[in-house]
Amino acid sequence: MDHSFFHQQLQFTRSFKNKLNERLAEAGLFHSQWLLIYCLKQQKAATLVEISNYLNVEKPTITRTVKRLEEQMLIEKIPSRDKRERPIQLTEKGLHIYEEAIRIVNDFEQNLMEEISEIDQETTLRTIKRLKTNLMKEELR
Amino acid sequence: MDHSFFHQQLQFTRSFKNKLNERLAEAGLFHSQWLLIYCLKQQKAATLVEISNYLNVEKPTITRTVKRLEEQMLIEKIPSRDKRERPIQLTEKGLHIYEEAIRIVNDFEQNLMEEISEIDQETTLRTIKRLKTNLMKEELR
DNA sequence: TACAATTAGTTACTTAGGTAACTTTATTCG
DNA sequence: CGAATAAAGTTACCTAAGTAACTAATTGTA
Repeated sequence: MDHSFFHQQLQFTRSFKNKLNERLAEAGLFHSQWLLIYCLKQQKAATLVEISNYLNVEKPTITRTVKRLEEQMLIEKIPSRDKRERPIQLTEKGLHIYEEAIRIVNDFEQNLMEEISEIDQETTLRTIKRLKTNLMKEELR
Repeated sequence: MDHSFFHQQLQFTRSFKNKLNERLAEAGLFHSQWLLIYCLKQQKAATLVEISNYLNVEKPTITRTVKRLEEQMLIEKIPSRDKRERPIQLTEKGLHIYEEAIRIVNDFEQNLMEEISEIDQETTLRTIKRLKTNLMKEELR
């Protein structure tokens, strides 16, 4: 059995995050913070659980990231009828940083995709998604 | 621009590591420890720097993992002419755990690959490798 | 040969993610 | 209605990986 497939996969994502972190430093963000900001931009406002589901990351991780973004005044709490949940949204400053970061990320990802054909991109994406569903099955064994 | 490609990629590797960790718990290993044991099995013996290069992981990370594997008596130091370096190798116990773990990992990876064609696997691996080289170029910008 | 530069490894500190156990608030149902 | 259950967040603690700065040993070189 050849393990290089998954090994390459893991190595790539590790490097990807590192390099993107370097770029995002310009906007004062880490990759994980960017993901949360991106998520809020798509959804306008969201609770921690909604974000957790969207990003597929556990709640405590979201709690920590939210705390930091709040300290940087990039997000703010909004009132809620249900006192258990604490919905948040981007502040003006947060929206501004989003605009800065989206340019960095788009540029970064476009450069990475250089000279990789549409077809290969599609095949790869389809394969990854298939691997993900196979992982879910794995859960039940 | 569609960000889902890289997003899917990151989510997959995160889930992959989590699930594999669950499986490897049976052998008393974490994924990172498994990687190091696998590396030592391929190379017989190696220094931290050699392992670091092989796995493409920074030295301090290797130091920590080595320390834990030593505590579990799965690896041992061997003498070296150069007093700076500390080559290590698998112990008998380590070799035994390797045999147990390789079965778990092979089974896990095979199940994941279920119903994914050879051609798609090849295309995906080629694309990932291409993305990695594009990342390296990115370094120099 | 003596001193500068390099190399191997470690330590301290950071972000990122996970699980388990907890509190507080809502909801369900006997 | 009131007790049990469920849901949203948080806290504490774990592994993993990174950078920066350090020590000790070895090489290179003036």
